[in-house]
Order: sequence, then C-alpha cells, then structure tokens
Amino acid sequence: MGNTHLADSSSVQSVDRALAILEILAQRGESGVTEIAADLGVHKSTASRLMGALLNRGLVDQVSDRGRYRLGLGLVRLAGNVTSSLDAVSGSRAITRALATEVGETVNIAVLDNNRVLYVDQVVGPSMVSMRSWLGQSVPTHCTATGKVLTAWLDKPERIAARPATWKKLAPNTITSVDALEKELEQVRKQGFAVANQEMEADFMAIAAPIRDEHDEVTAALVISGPASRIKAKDFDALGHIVKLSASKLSGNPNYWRE
Amino acid sequence: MGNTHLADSSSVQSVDRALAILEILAQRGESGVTEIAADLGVHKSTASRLMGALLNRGLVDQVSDRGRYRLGLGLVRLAGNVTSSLDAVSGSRAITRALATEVGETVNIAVLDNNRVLYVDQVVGPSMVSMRSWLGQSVPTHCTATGKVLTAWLDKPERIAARPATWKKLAPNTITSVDALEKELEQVRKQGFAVANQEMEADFMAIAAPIRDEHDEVTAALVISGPASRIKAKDFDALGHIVKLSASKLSGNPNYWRE
DNA sequence: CATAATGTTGCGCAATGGGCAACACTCATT
DNA sequence: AATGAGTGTTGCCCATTGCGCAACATTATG
Repeated sequence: MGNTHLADSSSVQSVDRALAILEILAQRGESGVTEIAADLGVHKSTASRLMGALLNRGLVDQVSDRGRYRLGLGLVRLAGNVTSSLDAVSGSRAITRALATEVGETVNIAVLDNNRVLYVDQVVGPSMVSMRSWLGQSVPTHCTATGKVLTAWLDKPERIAARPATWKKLAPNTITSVDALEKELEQVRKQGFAVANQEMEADFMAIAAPIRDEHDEVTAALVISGPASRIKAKDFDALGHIVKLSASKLSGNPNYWRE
Repeated sequence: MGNTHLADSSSVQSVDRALAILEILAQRGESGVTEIAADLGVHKSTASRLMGALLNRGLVDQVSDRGRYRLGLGLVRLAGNVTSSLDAVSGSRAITRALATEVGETVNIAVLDNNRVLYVDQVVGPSMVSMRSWLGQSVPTHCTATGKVLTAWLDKPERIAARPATWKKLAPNTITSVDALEKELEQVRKQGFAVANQEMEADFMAIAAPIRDEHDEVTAALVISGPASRIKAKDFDALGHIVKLSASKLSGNPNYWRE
C-alpha cells in the first residue's frame, strides 16, 4: 500500500494537514485543538477549522460538546467498506473460517505496510479466553510470524527497508539483532512458514504462511494465533503445514490485498 | 456520531471535497478521476490533486499504476485504532465472546448513525456456515433488530428522523409502512428486545437488545444473528432474554459508543 | 496511422485558507 | 465574589495556495 506520507507529489496542502490530524489522533488517542496546532505548526484557528471539516464528515468525534477530539466511527464505516469488498473479491472468508474452526484459534490475514504489518481480516477462534482484536492493528515485522513471512522472500534492499526502527525487546524471545533475524528468515524460507514464540508479547504464539499471487510473489500472510498454553512447540510443525495448506488455497490469484 | 455532512460551519472547502471523495468511493467501489470530478463539480485536475493527497496518506489506493482509485488500507489501520480503543475502554469483548459461545451465533454491537445502523464490533460464532462480516457495515433501521432497538425508545421526532429514506421490500417480511413499524417498536419497548425475522435478507434472523448508559439512554445495540435454520420462532423469547442479560452487563456506564 | 478518453502537471489568477484578534467558556486561585 | 489562565470558536482581511486552463503522456480502439 502507499506510504504513510510521500513527498508531496500532486497534493493539496490543506487536505494533507487535515489527514495528518487523523494520524496524530491515531497516536494520541485524543487531543485538543491547541496541541494539534502545535504538532502541525499552524495557528490554533487553522487547526480548529481543519478539525471542523473532519468532524462534519464523521472522521473525528468530539469527546464532549466542546473540547477534545478523537477518531470517529465514520472511519469504521469506511474501513468496513474496504474489508467487505476484499471478502467479496477474494472469497477468503470461507477459508479463514474453516481454518479457525480446524485449529480452534484466531485467524488473520495481514499485509506489509512499509516496515510494519497491518492486519486486514480476522476470524476469532472459538476459544473462550478473551483475545484482543488484531483487525486494523499495525505491528513491527521482526517479532511477528506475519512480519517474518511478509519479509522472508523480499530482495535484500527491501528486506532491509522492512526492518524495525528500533530493536526493542518486547517479550522473552524478541529477536534483537540483524544476524538473528536473517537466520530466522532463512529458516522461514526453508520451512515455508514462520513461528513467533512469545516474541511480541509474553505468552502469545503465532504461526503464519505466505499467500502468493499468480506470479508467486508474497502478497499477504495468513496467521493463526493464541496463547502459549494452547499452541505448543510439539505442534508447530503440524500447525505450520495446516496454515500453509490454507494459505495455498488463497494463493495463485491477482493481489487482492494491494501493497 | 456526527452527521455525514453538516452545513459547512467552521470547515475548509478543499478538505471537505477530499473527504467527499472517500464517500463517493465507498458507494462506487472504484472510480476514475474524471468521474469523481463530475460528481464534485470541479475540474479533473482538481480532483486529481485531491486524490493525490488521499493517496499519499494511504486513504485511497490506485487499482493500477495509473488509473482508477478505490478506498485504501490506511482506513483499516485508522479504524482498527478506533475499535481497539473501544474494546479497551468498554471491556465489551469478554461479554460478546461469552455470548457468541453461549448461543453459537455471531454477535455484534451497533450504533445509530443518522437514519442508519453502523456495526462497530463483531465476534463470529463457532458455526461452520460462512456468514458475512458486519463490522463497519451500514444498514437501514426499519428492517434490522439493531435498528429497532436503537430507535424504539427515541422521542417521536427523532424516531421519525431515523426512518428509512425508502420503504423498499428487501426480504419476505420487510416492514414497509409507518404504522407497522410503530406497532413493532411498541412491541420492542414492551419486550425489551427486538427480532428481525427475514426482514433485511431472506433466511437471515437477528435478535437484539439495548445497551444503556448511566442515565438509561440507549447508546448501542447488542445483537446475535444467524440463519433461519438455526434461529427458530420457538426460541425467540429465550434468546431475547439471554441477549438482554448480556446487554445489561454492558449497560450503566458512560456512552463509549458516542453518537 | 488518427482519434478518443483518461490521468498528470506547469502556469498564473483570484478564491479561499489561514493568521490576527476578539470572544465565549471553563476551571482554579485568591 | 473577582481575576487570571487556558482552551476552543469565529469574524475579518490579506496573501498564499487551490483550482481551472491547457498542454502533455498514456492507453485503447478503429
């Protein structure tokens, strides 16, 4: 998909500023007009007017009658349009649901978004334990099974560009060096699937396989995830093959997931 | 939530035009610059530049290198931010998951969005039959259990404003008159839950109950849905009470779902 | 080949975006 | 109670930039 903010080829400054507000609110959660104005480097009256335009279209909501702002449900409506058209075109939902039922865990489809992974589809498994929603989440590449699958087959320069900005240790097994990551990606290419074993969050496991287009390019990742108490080392191989099989059913078609 | 497009109080014209493009693409699926320009009443060079700003921020994608445009995955990322912050604040996920497991069907939370219903959360039930995703979908109020619950307790003028633009018969049992709808909403108020029995789609059933804030105002609807082969008339009452119980667990708090 | 249709981009004018300043409102302090 | 600080909104007016014209590039068709 497009970069978060390219050089301003063929753009409109005021529109770009308004869309920058959305990014700021995505990071901040909620914010006041004066704070946003400082972030944008504009006067607060300008920030207020730009915010007004976003408010009028439901892309932001006011936290109270007069005051702080946050991202609005209008975005959910628009994003629902994106994901349902993906479902309609790719026919992926039947396959992901079958996989979720077969392995009993949550299933996602994810794409590469610059040097991050974006989760664009989700089927929650039937397990009773409350798991967070990954849909629409953006995570680093190096500590996720999806990130490994999405980067393992990239050429070297692209693979370098997809590395994380920081090698922060997020969980007990987080990979924190280039050498270790390259060795892991070699293993992914050999196995045809990736495992993230408590690398992004303690107690959180994931196994992912690549979805490929008609030219055999990796376009998305199919992943199952759950707690370490249910996904054990002795099962990685069998589960990896099951995920690969489902991913292959999603493969061979034009790139629906557009990056 | 905010209206789709208010009178332009405190707004910026070019930003509003760019956001109008998002709405057009949501309706159209994909579109060329010239078509969008005609819709907006601007020159195609203007439409191209507005589109460029949306493209730079990932809110639209190009279908090919040079040509048609559609809504982009950047919207999924932003919407994911909205829904995960709703989960975090409301703690609704545990309750909706438990309900999905208990009744074996898909569970959603929905809000009133002008005279439409917007689905803002979803847990898919463990059933094997492939069901569509409701998350982010916008549907009419009169033929959905959620729409009935969200409008039943409104004052008369607001209830009138929430009626559908057209009374098109969408399925075998679609309500197609004001009198029939008012009678149905009276029944909903009496029962405390709503049933949609093949009213929006043939073979599709739903049962919904209201989620209320600390002032007992209805702020969202909790709904279970599935095919008519699994949700039968003899079970409406029992299921209605189960959904009411779960909705009451989500009630009594400030309005997380913001309308 | 020519033509039609589409999307992109340089240029320059004037419409509107944006800063200034005033206002409205809330909250905290004395 | 009054005052001050901080915030968001809005009228006014100037100058920046949005936008239409026109040229160009690309693709598809006959």
